[in-house]
Amino acid sequence: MHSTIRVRFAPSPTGGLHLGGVRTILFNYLFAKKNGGQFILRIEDTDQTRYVAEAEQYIQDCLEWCGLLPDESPTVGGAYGPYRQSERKPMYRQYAEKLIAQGNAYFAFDTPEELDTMRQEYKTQENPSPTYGHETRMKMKNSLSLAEAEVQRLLSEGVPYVIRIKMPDEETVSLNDAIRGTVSFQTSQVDDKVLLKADGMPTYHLALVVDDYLMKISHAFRGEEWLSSAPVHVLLWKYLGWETEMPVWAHLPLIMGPDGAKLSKRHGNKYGFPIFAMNWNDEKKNEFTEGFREKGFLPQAFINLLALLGWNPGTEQEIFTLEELIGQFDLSRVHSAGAQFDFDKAKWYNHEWIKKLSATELLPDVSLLLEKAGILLPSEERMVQIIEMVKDRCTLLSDFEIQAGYFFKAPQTIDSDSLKPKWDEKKVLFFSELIRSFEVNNFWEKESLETVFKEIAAANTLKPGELMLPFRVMLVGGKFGPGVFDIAAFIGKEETIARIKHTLGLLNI
RNA sequence: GGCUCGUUGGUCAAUCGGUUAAGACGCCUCCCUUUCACGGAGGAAUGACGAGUUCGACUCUCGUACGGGCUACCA
Repeated sequence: MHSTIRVRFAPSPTGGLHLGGVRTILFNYLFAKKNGGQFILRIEDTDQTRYVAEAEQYIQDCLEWCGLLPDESPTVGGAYGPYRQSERKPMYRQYAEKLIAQGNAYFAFDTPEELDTMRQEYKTQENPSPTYGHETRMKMKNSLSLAEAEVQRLLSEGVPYVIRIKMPDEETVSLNDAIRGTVSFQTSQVDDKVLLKADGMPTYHLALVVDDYLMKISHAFRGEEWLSSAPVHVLLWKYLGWETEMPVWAHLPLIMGPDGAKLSKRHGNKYGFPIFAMNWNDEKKNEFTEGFREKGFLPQAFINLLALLGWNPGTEQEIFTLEELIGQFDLSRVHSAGAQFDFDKAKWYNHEWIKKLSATELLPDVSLLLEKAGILLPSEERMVQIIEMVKDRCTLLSDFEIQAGYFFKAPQTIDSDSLKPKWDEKKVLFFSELIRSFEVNNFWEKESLETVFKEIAAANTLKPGELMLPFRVMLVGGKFGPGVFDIAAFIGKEETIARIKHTLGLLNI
């Protein structure tokens, strides 16, 4: 039995980190923290040809942004390091060979072409995808079908080979899944998975078991897409003699796209929402994928929405901090059915978080965003005031650019079309008079502006209501934003007058 | 095709045999607001189908249908 709880996630550094990945990390993390255990990150770079250092860095950046930092550094290594699989390469072979010695695995010399041929040859209507397993293995080139001497010859000649697990003919392999209960498989239906590749690197199947054992992993949570290869892993634990230390398994429900299929990059492109935690630039494929962070999501909201996809506390609470999630997370409340991702709801979470956070807490993110938009920032004090005025109107962080932009510079476009239908000479007169009055106004604050505005309106026998919308459009460029007098008071006398004059000019033409 | 997991409103979902089947997102109506939001009140909308067990089934069992996943020297 394991004395301490250790959970791990093993991302493959070949692409971005998508929703499903972060959600799996999150659940691992929550479970570990809730139970006083450790969360480990292992870099699953079993395929060296696809290993990319930037991708590894990217994963770490994502976790840092989300606040889900592992307890032991995957790059530096921890108690059971190294944690990068390529650096562990020498450790795997002995176990594969042990399995061969025990008769649980065998050498296979088939070339990729021969495998292709086999798949073509045995392909039938009833069986469109034949596998390398108990039905076919004796017809292939391996140490089970070949004579001992022939095997030795191939080996000594250095003919490339892989090591495959030998699935028993008729056995039932059951595993106890913490979410699904007992799941059973007939070994005859499972194929002889490759354990050690021709280049000497282990496949996920071998690496997973060896690493989890060596690193004393007590609980293994992963996506449901792994359920069908679970019997291979269970058998490996058994054959290697580590059965008593096998971790507790849990296969997490999949996150689906709007069409009901497993969420993928394709969905993001098709429906226009992010799939990855952060921007991911795949230079090899020349593909760029926008991330939740850059789309304007707060990490708190991102974590929050992910946690509620496939899990819920059974109460009506929907907004959670990471700490609250840790406190309330319970594996038994994780669903077994997949959950469709709904971008509208995701935005709602972000909106809630923007409202929940104080202007001061929002300040760094908003400042950075506005600076990137080329805005020269005022004092922090003024920034906080601005954020306070507009934050309830922002669903995404990026909304601050439009919602607060007019505080820094005159609107680029004025929605004068919405004004034209009701625009007349009386209103022109009113605004001209307003300008004159503002020019001599020494008390530039909200209340006096409103008083002056209403007095002049009354003098011109106009209703203030008819004039406030034009005034607003002049100041912000459209029909949105906080109170007009708040805005006027904030941007100051000269700027207010300039904006009125500018729009008056536009409407004259 | 085989194996396997699943199925409560459009979506996320509560219910762990007895409820008028919660709540949230989205949608609609109204109030608040001389803008847009926020906020408040309300509305439409759900147990895939068929058997069985039971006094009673959304809940348990079986079957059917439908959907997902896997079926690589990728993870």
